Amino acid sequence: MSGEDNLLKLVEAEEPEDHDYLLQEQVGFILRKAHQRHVSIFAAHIGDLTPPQFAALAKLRDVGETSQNQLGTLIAMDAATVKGVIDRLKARGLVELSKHEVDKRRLLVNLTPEGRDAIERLIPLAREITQETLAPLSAKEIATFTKLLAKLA
Amino acid sequence: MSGEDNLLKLVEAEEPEDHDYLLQEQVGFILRKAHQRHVSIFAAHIGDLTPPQFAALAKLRDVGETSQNQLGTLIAMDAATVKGVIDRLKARGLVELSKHEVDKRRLLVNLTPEGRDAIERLIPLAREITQETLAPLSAKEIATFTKLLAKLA
DNA sequence: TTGATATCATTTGCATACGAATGAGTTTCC
DNA sequence: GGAAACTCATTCGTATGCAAATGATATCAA
Repeated sequence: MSGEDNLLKLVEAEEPEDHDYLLQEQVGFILRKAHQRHVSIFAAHIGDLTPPQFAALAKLRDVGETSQNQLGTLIAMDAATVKGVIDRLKARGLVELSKHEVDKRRLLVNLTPEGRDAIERLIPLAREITQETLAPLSAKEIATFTKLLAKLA
Repeated sequence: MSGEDNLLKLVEAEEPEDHDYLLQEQVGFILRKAHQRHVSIFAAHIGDLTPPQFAALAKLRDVGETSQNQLGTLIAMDAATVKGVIDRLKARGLVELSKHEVDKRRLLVNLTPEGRDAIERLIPLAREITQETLAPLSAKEIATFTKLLAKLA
């Protein structure tokens, strides 16, 4: 069979290196690429806000006023990262900060009216982003994929 | 039916906000968390190299000497990003740079002997990283997930 | 009550990640 | 042959992302 012959030729070709470790097949590498693709789709739909900034606004809409740290926990950002995100949202007038009356360590974050308007306006676009990200999959595949991805996250 | 009554109560409860957009359910958000988890697992196994740095070394092992840009394409990094990664690998003596004789625009990158030793030594650890990342899934689920993830990436 | 411990926030330092602009070299094509 | 278009690399600016160190405040427990 010439097919097998060709296979042998390929395997034995050139250098004696065994490339049985293939970067393109490792979850971490594919995960990074899938994430990149999603961020790119996000940017195409929502140009003036990053995914983390959007996440902060969306979560504040869900839970209302919270401490900066607590918000970070809810959107999976460490303290240093969430600070930068909130600083930039505050500079744009989308969130406002205040000190917790009782626990003086806490910095409370809340949506401004502009922030609330923004997130309500953006949510329909976010639905499109999710759809476009999942567009390569069928409805059944989407259900399966989402379930398995959630297990990994 | 008390089930329906409870449902109505939930829907009508408190504030008139409809939170039918749930951040935690959006692919982008879960993708970001899954990626974070993988990076964390990677760091626990390979502390002195980042996933992008590892990817660069692993790909150089596969393809041998290439231009910096071409390498970037192979590991999904834009020109600006790959430059930083290669700079740091060069500073540590894991790769070496040279000018392309014919096309003077190109900067050729290759593994040094130290770089080759390093990547050969790290590949077994990388296999463990892949395994641990996928540990929450069964063998069948891993096959399904990997296939679907690849479609998205 | 006070001393150890824990939590919240900030800062610094380093490493991706990417858009945009720039400069140098190469290819295309008329 | 030469101008236009393209490619490779670098630089700048901005935005995550995280470890580690620090300071302020709170909580717990002896």
